[in-house]
Amino acid sequence: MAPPGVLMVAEKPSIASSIASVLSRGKMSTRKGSTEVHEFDGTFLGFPAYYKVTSVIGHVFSVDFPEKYQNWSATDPLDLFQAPVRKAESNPKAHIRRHLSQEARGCTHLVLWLDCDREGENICFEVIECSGFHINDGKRRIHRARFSSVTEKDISKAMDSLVEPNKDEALAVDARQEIDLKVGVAFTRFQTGYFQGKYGNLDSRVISYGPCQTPTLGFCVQRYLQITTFKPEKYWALHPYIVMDGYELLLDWERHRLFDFDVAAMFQKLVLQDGVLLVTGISEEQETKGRPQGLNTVNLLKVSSSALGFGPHHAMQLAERLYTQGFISYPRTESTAFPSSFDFRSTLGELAKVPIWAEYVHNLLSGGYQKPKSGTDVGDHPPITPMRAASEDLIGNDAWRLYQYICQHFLGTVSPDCKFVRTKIQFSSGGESFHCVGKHVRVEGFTAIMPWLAVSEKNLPRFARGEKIAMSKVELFEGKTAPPDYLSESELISLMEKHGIGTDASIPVHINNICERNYVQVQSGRKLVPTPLGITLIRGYQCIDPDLCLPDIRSFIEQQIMLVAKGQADHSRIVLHVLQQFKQKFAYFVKQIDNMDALFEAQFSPLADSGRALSKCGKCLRYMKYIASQPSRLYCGTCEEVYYVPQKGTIKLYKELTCPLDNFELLIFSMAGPEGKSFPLCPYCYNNPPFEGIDTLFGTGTKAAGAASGGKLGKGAGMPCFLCPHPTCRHSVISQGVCACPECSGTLVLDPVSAPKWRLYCNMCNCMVLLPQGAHRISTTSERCSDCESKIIEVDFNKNSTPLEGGATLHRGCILCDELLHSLVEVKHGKSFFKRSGGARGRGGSWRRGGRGRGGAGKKVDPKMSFSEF
DNA sequence: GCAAGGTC
Repeated sequence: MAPPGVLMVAEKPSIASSIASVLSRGKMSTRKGSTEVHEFDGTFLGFPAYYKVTSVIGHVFSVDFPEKYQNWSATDPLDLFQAPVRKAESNPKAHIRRHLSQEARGCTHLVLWLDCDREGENICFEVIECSGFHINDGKRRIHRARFSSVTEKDISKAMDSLVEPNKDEALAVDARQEIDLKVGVAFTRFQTGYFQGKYGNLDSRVISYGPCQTPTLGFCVQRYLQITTFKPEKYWALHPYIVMDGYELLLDWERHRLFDFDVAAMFQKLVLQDGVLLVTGISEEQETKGRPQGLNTVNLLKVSSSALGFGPHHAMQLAERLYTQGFISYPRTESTAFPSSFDFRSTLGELAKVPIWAEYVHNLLSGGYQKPKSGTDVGDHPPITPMRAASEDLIGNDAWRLYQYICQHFLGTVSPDCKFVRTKIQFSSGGESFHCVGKHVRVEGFTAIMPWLAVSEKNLPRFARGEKIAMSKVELFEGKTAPPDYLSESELISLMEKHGIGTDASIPVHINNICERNYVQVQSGRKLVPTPLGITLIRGYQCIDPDLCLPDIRSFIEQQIMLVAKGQADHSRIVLHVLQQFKQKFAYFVKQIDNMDALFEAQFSPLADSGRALSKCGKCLRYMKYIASQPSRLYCGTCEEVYYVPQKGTIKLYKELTCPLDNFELLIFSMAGPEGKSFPLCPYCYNNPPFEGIDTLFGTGTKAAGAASGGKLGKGAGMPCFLCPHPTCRHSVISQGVCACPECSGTLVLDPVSAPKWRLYCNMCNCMVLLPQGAHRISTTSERCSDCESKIIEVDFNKNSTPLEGGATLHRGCILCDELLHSLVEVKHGKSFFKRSGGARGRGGSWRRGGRGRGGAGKKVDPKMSFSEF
């Protein structure tokens, strides 16, 4: 009988690989799957066993509303609070569920090696669900490995003390997911709909709200308000100078500064009358500036922003790459303490291979390096450390600068503390006290490798207690208090960490979000300056319900779900309770929205005053206004209707033609770039597709949208004319479609404004076909090819370049079956547009004529005609 | 078109 199978699952592929190599002592075989599977023989619970170690890639599932709640206009956001929620695979293409279910087959033990935090505990249960194991199943057992680092010692220890997964912690995460979803989506949909329907220049496609992102924005706006409401005040300070050993020394006043001129002037007079300074005290103290603790993510992000000029998002991308290339350890960690088993010597040995630190490392190794300071160990991952020697050539400039910092920080942690002597001399004159401070470094310590943290040397002349020194002058310095600067990104990260907003992995995402939503802008020195939109939003929350933008909103949720995690409260009761409170807040917010709107009115222009006239409304026959700022749309002031148009391109009136269905004037939309295709659309049909069964709408995130645009086109359930099956309109796909796309199930449509570089493009994918260039006119006809059913096109060649005999210019034919036309067309497709036909234009072996095509050939009304046997 | 949390 085969030994029992033991399936082990980690949170990410790298951990699975480490665990497998430890347990198999490097003797495993690895095969590819959705994620890698490492297999080996061993013993489990004292019996021979066959091991399979694999991983998920973070959460397997994410939570969302069912389909019927997805329509923004048909759902009242208030209903979302009671709506059911569904879990669906976060990344369906990765097929993690299938992978786990397949690998679990035949296994009698499941060992969960997910990260030892709340999220990891939640993923445990996702894995259990996918694998078909059940808690309390006597035959197929579930085990949880608790480990604090991926080292041989910790892995073996975890194997010897397997426990059960903690359902309460997992339920706490379920609770958070549901609360975040419902609160975030309800507020976001409501305020987006409300303000976007009223103002034309908000410049954000979506006006989002979230229990992390909004307090994050709140911090930036709070600082902005401190600056704008700041009232500078004059102050005065005494600045006595002495000249010693040939240079001038300024002394500090014990009172620092005073805000009353008369009083300050009086003190100046007293000191002037005295005229000399008496040395009243000399103190010398040995001071220590401690070496840093291990580097965690948040500190790396702060340094990246303030010293390297990298935004958190960019810094994490760089770190991620350094990690996957094996140059640094796992970059997402909260811990600053090293595990006791950490091998400092081998890390130092690796760093000795980097020429710029070779000498420093050798000195450390020979002189005895220090044990790092204790720090905090959250039990997730060790601090971020270098793993392998790198060079600038190997990893590129930005990554190198980050890597350098990580190395310097690591060397700092194992270097001696910096020691210096601080000398303070105290003086008195006219009853007032003054002092000056000198610093002398005795041991450079870690500051040698982190020179920006060095203590600056300040030498003082020698003084003797009781000595009287003449003043060279006593200034009455006049200053003005100054407002603080805008919040720096690094300060924001500190505030977020302090208030528990986001996690090491999500802090960069929240900062990125408030930038992308146009709530703040990053200015030079990585200062965060809120935009009018960001300021107005926060001021709005402040006047309706300040809780909505305070950091406490996150801690409230956190504290509630903690009760679930600790088993002190029931999951569904907590969710119900928290959502009830937020629902009340939401209802109040909706009721009071006028107060926020008053602020918007003062800052933004109404839709009716925005934009330029473009296209006549088919209902009232008056011109609508085109609002170019995102999301671009048309607004009919008479009907008070908004019509969204495709985003990120240019839009123009299309020859004053109108849609036969609704009388709206047609527009022509051109996508950006030299190869960007152009197509007509009716504003009404684009927003309200008139035909049922149009399942591949454009600009909705569906197949046609993604592929055809090569990117997101934004809002509006789009049906441009190239998807319209109207049987007689000359712009529909029935009239303009030529033949089936060779690449997908779409149709190649004539681009009506592509002259003189005439072309067809696919209405579903990126495929494009170049037609005879330089022709005066190319149009479709109502005839079809008798061989392949493609639409016959008519070409009016240029007189000077016509390929026709006798200088004739007019030619009709099928682009596939007509020899002349066929030789003049060329397929380009995808973003790379590589040529499919061999070499020169024409006669590519891949285009064959005749025969029956696939996809809809023969169906007379189906516009997808054959591109036979392509 | 929406949140926040994993990870790629």
